[in-house]
Amino acid sequence: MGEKVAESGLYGIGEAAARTGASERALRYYQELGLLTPCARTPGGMRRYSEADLARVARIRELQSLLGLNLDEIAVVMRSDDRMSEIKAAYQGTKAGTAERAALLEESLELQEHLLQLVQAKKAALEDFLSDLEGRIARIEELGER
Amino acid sequence: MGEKVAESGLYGIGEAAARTGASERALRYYQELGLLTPCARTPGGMRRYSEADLARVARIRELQSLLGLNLDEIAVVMRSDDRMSEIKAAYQGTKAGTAERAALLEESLELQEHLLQLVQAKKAALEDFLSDLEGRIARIEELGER
DNA sequence: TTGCTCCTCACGTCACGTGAGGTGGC
DNA sequence: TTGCTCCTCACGTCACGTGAGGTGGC
Repeated sequence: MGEKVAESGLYGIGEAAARTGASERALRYYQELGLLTPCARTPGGMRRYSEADLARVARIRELQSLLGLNLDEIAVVMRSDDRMSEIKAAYQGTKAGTAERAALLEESLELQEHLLQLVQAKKAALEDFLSDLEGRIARIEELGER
Repeated sequence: MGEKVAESGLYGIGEAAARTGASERALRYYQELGLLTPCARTPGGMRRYSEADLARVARIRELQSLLGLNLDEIAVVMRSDDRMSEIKAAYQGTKAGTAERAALLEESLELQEHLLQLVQAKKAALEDFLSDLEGRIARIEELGER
């Protein structure tokens, strides 16, 4: 029940939407922007999403809702993530371009550290909001007791 | 320098925008929706914002960026906040409607506790994201060292 | 054949951004 | 009078929401 995986291990857009919390429209829009291309289509033209595609959607949504990035900024982060995967995959392959590789690593590191600054700022702001909120609740409870 | 307060203690829309980080357009839009009415206008029709108005803007922006509420939802929270201020102000006044007052307090308490759930969920998600991010950074640094 | 899911336009919406053209007060 | 800030339309934009009308596979 609620499992439409078939034996291919791939999901239709409806299941992909349900599993990620994104709407079908959102998934099509991400594709339109080149953020997320489903790994396959059926002969009839239907999109098929892999487990890796779903993880990509989850990443997009996190960057959106937790950090407040727009889709252009998210595209930059995703491209950097993809570069890192390439580098890791090519690591035991050809050793060509070690200087380029170092530059890409440096670039990626700076981006991730920029994200780190953002997350920490958000976290601090959230903690301030939280203690303020707890104070509000305490004061309401006081007013209720007398 | 950068201080356009005049002796009235009120701010023009430009200063209000600069101090809150909102755009002038956003301030006018909040007013259009009834979320924030500047406390006064000059005879010439220019908006004047008080310190309390600025605090209101800050509250709107926090509910937006930290909790991801939309402006309709924010209006509900603000109206609840306003009710609380009324109750506090009227507390040493007439004792009329103690039952109503209790109902309002209960309603407000539920809303704030709902916000609390939201904040705590956000905080947990942010902490997960943070540790994931730290892991990514560590792995990039490893790749760089060898 | 009947449902159900999926497809592609295409217009609507929310929260503003961005000029266009004009007024106001030091 | 000259700048600068502010005013009100009003159209544009981003990230989708929401039908309209049609196809596809169990």
